[in-house]
Amino acid sequence: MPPKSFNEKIYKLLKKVPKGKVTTYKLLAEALGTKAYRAVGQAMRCNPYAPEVPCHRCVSSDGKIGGFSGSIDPNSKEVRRKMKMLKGEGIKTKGNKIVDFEKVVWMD
DNA sequence: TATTTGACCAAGA
DNA sequence: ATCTTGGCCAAAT
Repeated sequence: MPPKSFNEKIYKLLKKVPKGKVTTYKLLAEALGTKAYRAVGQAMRCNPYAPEVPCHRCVSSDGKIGGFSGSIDPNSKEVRRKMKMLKGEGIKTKGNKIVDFEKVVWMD
């Protein structure tokens, strides 16, 4: 069978992340056996896979929120909704950062 | 095919 | 603490 695009791998892996946990672009890339941290973010940039991909569970390695409040308007309705969802999953966010980041980072 | 871009990362100033 | 630089990889144009 033809190899799927990296985007699909990423999306698949991201779906694999247990709820209430988060992952970093780096971890995802490394988990895929690559170092395309950027490609990962690039893939979700527009989230071509829609709600199947919980992009809100993806954060930067510093525990900061990427995209949602980093480069995109933190006051956007969409963004705030995602943050709220994170909170609802047990992930507390402090401004644009994650609280107890090390505790919620994905480790399978 | 080549160039640009991008929700990154780590290190240095 | 913030800003800059270099590096990495893949997708989009």
